[in-house]
Amino acid sequence: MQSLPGFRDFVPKECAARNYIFHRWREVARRYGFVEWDGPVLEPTDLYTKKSGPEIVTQLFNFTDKGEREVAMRPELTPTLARVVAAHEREFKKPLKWFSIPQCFRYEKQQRGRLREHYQFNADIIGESALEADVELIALCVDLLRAFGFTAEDVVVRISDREFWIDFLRAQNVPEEKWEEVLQAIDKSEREPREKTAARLGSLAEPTFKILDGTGTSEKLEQVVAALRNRGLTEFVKIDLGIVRGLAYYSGVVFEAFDRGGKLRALAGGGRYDNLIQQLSDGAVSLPAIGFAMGDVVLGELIAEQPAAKAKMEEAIAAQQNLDIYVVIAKEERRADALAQIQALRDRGYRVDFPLTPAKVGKQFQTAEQLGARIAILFGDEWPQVKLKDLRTGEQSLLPHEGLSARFAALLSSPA
RNA sequence: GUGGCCGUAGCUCAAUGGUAGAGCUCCAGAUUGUGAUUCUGGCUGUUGCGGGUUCGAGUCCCGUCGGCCACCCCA
Repeated sequence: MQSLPGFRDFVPKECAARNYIFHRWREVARRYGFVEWDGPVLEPTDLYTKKSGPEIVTQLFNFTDKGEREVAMRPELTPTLARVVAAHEREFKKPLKWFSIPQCFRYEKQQRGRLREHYQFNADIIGESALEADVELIALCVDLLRAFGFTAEDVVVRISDREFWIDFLRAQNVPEEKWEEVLQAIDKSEREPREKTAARLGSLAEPTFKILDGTGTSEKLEQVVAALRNRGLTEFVKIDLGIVRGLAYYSGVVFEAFDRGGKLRALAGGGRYDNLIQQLSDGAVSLPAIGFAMGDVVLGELIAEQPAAKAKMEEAIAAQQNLDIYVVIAKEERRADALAQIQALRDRGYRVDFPLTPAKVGKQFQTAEQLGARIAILFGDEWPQVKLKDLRTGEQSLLPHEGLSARFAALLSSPA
């Protein structure tokens, strides 16, 4: 039996990598004053069709439950967020700064960087229409990437504005029902031959390419960049009007993060969606909002490919997993005494392990080494003394078994 | 969902249509209770699965499942 296509097993190594990513996400989000929330993994299918139309069902992990309800594994968190915010809107002071790390699902053929299941960091600012919110969120996105050890050499956040294009379409007298089609064409323009895009755009091709080829910008985007300059983050961002994003509900600033090498899929993406909460709450609540998401799969791939980021992760994982103490039981008749000491040390919060069954001393030291223990305590003929060995220096000393904790505090607090 | 390429040990990969192998990992040893290196020995395969062609298939053909890539879609 193997796992279902597009689903992952997390053996300890992968689980540690995943948790490292989660830890960094949480750390940086809290640094920015965001609070964590979550919602159900399973939602009524309607929640998604309402926002995206019936075609979305082909992309969903959906089924009929035993109560004849049409349900779907969440493909994203934003509809749930809109529902929750609409329901509890009056309970919170605005603006809301919320983040979450949901596992999301999609029924699609998998490829590299795109599975049927992934974890997706989401951050949203709700109830603030000022551009400062856009800047704060883009800064968060940059700082999340920095937290993994990436520099402006490794990643870039490309920032655009849908409002710019809407103004453009109005100026060109394009009927509103064609806007979405044009935006889609612009979104695809980078990935397909120019002739194909030109065919999609028709008479709009010339003015559109002029904007995309030139240093297209807007006053709003310049303000965003200026504000990021105050934070010292401009080298990570670039105004790029070719970014439109596929979703129809984006209403203002949109942005996407990529690896500079351009080998991977987008690391993160988001934008302003000022009308979505109103739409999803059937008009009950209207709040401006901006949010973005960063997935764990592509991010993990980039970390693995970037030596500095990889080293940083491995160091963090080692610090998290290493043992403080490995107890070597050299004489089985000391096992009971060793277990008493092990329990006492664990009660004090030390990470302690020992051989569950009799084993040769050499093997026990090897295990201690492999588990990353700082200190070995040997229980054997020296009793009632025990032998202490610092596994980094090889230094050994003999101590009475009583009252060892003070000694450990000193040993373990010394720099690695 | 469509098309192309691929599928051999836990991992990375060999094997002209003719007896399925190597390295790494893992496990066990190398005279009494100390981590590395080294040395010795050992384990694991219905060659993804099912059919077919052939005296004979890991190898050729068909199907299926899985993976990768490009579309589609992108939350």
